[in-house]
Amino acid sequence: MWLQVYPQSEIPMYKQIIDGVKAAIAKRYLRPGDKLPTVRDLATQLTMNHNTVAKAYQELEREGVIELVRGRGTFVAKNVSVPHQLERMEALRDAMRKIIVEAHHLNLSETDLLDMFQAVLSDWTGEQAEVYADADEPGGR
Amino acid sequence: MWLQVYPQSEIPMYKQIIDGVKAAIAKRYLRPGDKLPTVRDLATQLTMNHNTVAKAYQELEREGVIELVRGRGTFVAKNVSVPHQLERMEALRDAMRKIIVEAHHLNLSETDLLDMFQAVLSDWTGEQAEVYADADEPGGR
Amino acid sequence: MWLQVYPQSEIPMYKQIIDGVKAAIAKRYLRPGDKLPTVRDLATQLTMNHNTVAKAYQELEREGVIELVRGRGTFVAKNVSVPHQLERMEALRDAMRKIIVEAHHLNLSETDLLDMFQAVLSDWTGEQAEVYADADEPGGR
Amino acid sequence: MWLQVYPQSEIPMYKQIIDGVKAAIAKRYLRPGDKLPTVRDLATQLTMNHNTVAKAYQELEREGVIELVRGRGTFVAKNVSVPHQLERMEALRDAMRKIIVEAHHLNLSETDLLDMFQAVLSDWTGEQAEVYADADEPGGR
DNA sequence: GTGGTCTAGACCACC
DNA sequence: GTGGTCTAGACCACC
Repeated sequence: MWLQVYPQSEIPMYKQIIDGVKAAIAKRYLRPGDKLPTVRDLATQLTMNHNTVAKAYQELEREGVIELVRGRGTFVAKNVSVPHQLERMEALRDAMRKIIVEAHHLNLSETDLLDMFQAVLSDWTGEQAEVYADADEPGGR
Repeated sequence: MWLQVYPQSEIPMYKQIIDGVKAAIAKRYLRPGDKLPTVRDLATQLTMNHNTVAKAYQELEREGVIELVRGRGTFVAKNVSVPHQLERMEALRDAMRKIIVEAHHLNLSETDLLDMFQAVLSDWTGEQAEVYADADEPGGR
Repeated sequence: MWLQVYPQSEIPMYKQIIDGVKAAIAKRYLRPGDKLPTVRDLATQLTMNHNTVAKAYQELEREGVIELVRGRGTFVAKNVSVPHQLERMEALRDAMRKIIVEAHHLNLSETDLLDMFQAVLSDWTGEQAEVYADADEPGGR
Repeated sequence: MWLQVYPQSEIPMYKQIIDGVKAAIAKRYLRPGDKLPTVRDLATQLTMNHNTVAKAYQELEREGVIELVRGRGTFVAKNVSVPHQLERMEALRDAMRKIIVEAHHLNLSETDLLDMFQAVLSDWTGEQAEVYADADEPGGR
């Protein structure tokens, strides 16, 4: 399953779904135009209520990540116009500042932190490459 | 005031205090051994309930960032050991992964992202240097 | 094609058809007595289920906009009487009130709003005039 | 009660709440900084489930109309920065076009339509003036 | 006391 | 079959 949700986490389940779908798209496991599971199927797979999945899907649609088509299903959005681009860039910087502060408290030097970030990034890119290869190879996925 | 709290933010106020204190320490505005305002003073300054400040201080102590000394007050810890080092490193990596996913959805390339991170980091280091200078100059702060 | 339908819109497709047919009549692209495409033809052109088109046609007939003649086809009504005149006038006023409230939230003054309404109205009348001219010219569709 | 909701309407109740709150603000019955009823109080008053009110309030907050302050309550927003200004202006024009088409089908002339719009607008402004007077007079409201 | 999340289950509009 | 809305009621975090 490409989506893991932990009910006992302090992050609400519907937010975990949002993050998980975004991550799956970023890793190209889901691609523009792909069909997502129906609200009720995903709810069954994750053993949760369908309202929780619906809430996540509605938020994802509001953010322009997916499209809900009445009576047909849910699809990864094709148009990549990004709403609230500027706010989101600023939020990204904010998240980076929090990381920097935490790194300081863990006694990491600037170099340590940059190395760590690059390591996480190339791990991530590596995983993404695998998925990409899987999906492209003959008979893949 | 070195600490700003926004009641209408979606981030709980006690967490804003925690983040703010950590940032102040990381920027060396507060240094090991410095005395923090009392719970009630800080609550008055921030116009909030003292229970909220108390909760933040308790959490900061639990993380080893500050020390509550009965009858004397609250002080920035002289950091000997960092508790939960491994969990916190993993949480740091997790936060980085979230940033990477969000950067992808904003159509940033890997290079863009690395540049951005370095820019935020050197801005931050710049600010820190200023504070450091301020604090060192005679009659500083 | 004089009728555009967006499946991913939040407005149901059958309502988009209703609105589109009404707009085409108001703009005199379709005139009293004109034949409309059959349910199945229109469904094919718009790549949708014929039940959806049928539902739109039934509603349009109920409103007295078109006439279904068994075995002959569907025609734009030669409007003799408008059913539900009073309810529809009241619904019109309601729609106007919603516009007024939204205009307020967009910080538009009364004058701005009236100007905007007049501008939209004369744009619309302008388009209508063009269609009218097209339809009248020799060989004109 | 300044807010009426009709359960049997085809408009979902949570949307009726959204429209009602916006109308109350536009009519200055509710003013920036005013406290709204709590989620649960309003639900009781309207004899509906608190989740329905919560959904409406969350949407209103997302639109920047109100502010939800944790543990304290819900308030009419003070900052009037309007998000999605351009889209909302375009949606307004769209709503106007629908009105124009419907007016045509009701055999209203352009002049009739403009008169009607102005009449609705001045009625509305009249009501607003009354509320305004009520709220300002000594011991008012 | 305040809003937020979630479930189990119902009913509905649309395709 | 698809998503959307709503209820009754539980539990939770925050202030």
